[in-house]
Amino acid sequence: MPITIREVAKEAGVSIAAVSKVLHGRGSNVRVSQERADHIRRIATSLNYRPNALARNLRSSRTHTVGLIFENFWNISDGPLYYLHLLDGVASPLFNNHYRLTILPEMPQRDILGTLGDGQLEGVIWCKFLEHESIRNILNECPIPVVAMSTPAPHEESRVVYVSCENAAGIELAVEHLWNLGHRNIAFLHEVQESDTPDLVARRDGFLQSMARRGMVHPQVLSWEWHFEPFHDWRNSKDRATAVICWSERSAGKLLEQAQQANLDVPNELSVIGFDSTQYCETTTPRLSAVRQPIFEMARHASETLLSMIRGDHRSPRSFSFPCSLELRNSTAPPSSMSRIYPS
Amino acid sequence: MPITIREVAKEAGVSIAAVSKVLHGRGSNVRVSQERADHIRRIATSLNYRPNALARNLRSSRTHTVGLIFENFWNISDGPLYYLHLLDGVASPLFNNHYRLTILPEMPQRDILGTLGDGQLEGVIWCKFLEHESIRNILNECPIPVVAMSTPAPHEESRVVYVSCENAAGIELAVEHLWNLGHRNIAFLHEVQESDTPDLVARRDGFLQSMARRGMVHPQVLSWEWHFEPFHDWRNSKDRATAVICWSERSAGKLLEQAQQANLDVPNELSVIGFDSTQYCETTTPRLSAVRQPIFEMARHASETLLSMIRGDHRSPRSFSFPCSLELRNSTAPPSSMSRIYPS
DNA sequence: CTGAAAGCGCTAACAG
DNA sequence: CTGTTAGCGCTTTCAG
Repeated sequence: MPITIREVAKEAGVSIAAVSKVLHGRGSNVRVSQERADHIRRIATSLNYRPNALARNLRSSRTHTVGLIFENFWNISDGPLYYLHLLDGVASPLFNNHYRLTILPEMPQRDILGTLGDGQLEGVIWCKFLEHESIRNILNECPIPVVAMSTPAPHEESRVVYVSCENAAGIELAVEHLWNLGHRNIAFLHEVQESDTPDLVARRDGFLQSMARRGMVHPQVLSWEWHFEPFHDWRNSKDRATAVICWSERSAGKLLEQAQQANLDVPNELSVIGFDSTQYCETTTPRLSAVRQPIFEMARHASETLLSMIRGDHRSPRSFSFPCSLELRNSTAPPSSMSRIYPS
Repeated sequence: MPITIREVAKEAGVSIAAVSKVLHGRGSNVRVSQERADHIRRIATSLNYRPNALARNLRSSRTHTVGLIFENFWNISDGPLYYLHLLDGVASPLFNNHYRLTILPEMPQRDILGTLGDGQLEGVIWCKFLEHESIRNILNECPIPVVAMSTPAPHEESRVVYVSCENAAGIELAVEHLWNLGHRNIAFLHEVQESDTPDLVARRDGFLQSMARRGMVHPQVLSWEWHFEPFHDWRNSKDRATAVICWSERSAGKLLEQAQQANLDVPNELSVIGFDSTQYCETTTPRLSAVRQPIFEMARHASETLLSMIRGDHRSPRSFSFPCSLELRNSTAPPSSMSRIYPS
């Protein structure tokens, strides 16, 4: 039904090569006179000719499209602001370079190489992917470049580039701050469901190390399922921590809510620190102090790196880890005398 | 470099037709014996064969991809939650039907039909597009179905389907509420920059009608540019409105901020109502009362409609307008006696 | 049951 | 300068 290059050629009385050259040609050996070129263009517009990208894609094996994989895309409005900054950061270099961004409908579990290598995507940004050796091996075979966001780089060599933040150093800032305030019994909190999330693992490990460095060998690690309302029992426990570092903003927010409901005064009776430090932290009561990771910049870097890999730039891009900072708001304070009754 | 169907055929000692049939064939007249089929499959996997989607797309003229167009995608983290619910709502039916979602890098201004009709997209959801006759005419020629979100349907027949909300009725709810509280001098507020946004236009018109119906013929319409800090002068004006209906949540939030800074008590000295009523309204001080439009449901409906159009379902889908409701929080109250000193 | 062959629309050698 | 031609990888008639 739609007009093809061939019909334009026939109508204009020239060869299809000439039409191709005039309409999309990136010039090399084919040459067309000005006159003919104009004529062809005229015919093309009069015929309402529109180039078919599908044919071009096949021919050139290029699509100018990059894929983005992350779980729960269908639920971002409930999720942390993390995803928004991620989207913004990823999109911006892409759009500037006239690339499209495609959101994949599902985590390709069964046939990763099949979906990533079917030619439709020139590269992929994969968020928080679970670092198993198996999947790493698979991705090493991947015909298109992939960059992993928010997954700490493994020690092994790998063709995938990792963009993450200095989780451990970020947590250290939080621990240091609390420690200097006088806290000794500091806990780390995360949801059970998230146990495998790469960032979480790195943060928990960082926490344990920071505490160990200060001589605290078995600090509390709270692995909660909000559903079971673990807060109440914890609150009444004898050796309750005086400060909690939460693996994410949302966990921290949840903790704040529970504390408020239970009339536990934050920050005076309990200090809380979150992770990410987006606008969300301004909306909690009290405003939430948090470790900040520069999500937007990370995402942009990931995206730019991917683009350069697609271009096949010589200098092979290396994985990169962004530094974090601590942004203090109103959720931390020295431990109260109440809490000091039960020192760790 | 990658293995093609042809190489599999050669290696297996069969025709490419047989391979095609076995590996992707949707069965019709080509028939392959069980034995041969197994053999082919074995060879294919051993050769690491991966079908090329580009060739398939060209052949079948299908991509299972839907496009989404909206301005400022690169800035959603700053934008209203509207966009999040939109993304969620649009994505969910798509993903359930194994469609991909592609975000277009830019508003196709120059060559709309060219970008929409190049075969890569099977359909498009276009958000808040400016309703000009010219663009409507163009879209009527569009080879793929398009549904417009958050743009009120025009009176003229059109091939594009419109999904919007009952803006005027929503505003009427707000006016009615304020009126019943005793407000007579009610203003409508929007940013100058947004003057052309379809939803805004509809809401402003609705406001004017609602007020006219109550005998108020020239209510204040505040067209502000925050940059110029119009709040201060307005606040001190003699005939200042006692209540403001804002075209969006964000405008309302901004107004709330300014009021707080200026020690103007909301709701006692000024009532404020926003539009959308997302989680954002819970985070303002005071919590913002707002007209709610069911964005997620609207987006889902838009997406489902688009899918059915792509399928070519017979019953031609009609434009649809969702009802709004009023969600009261803490930003409205009867006009204060102070304000009554200067009645309208 | 099986394979040969004709394209989908476009690009790029290559020969004139 | 210009046109002919051979595909990109896959699907699908159609004849055996």
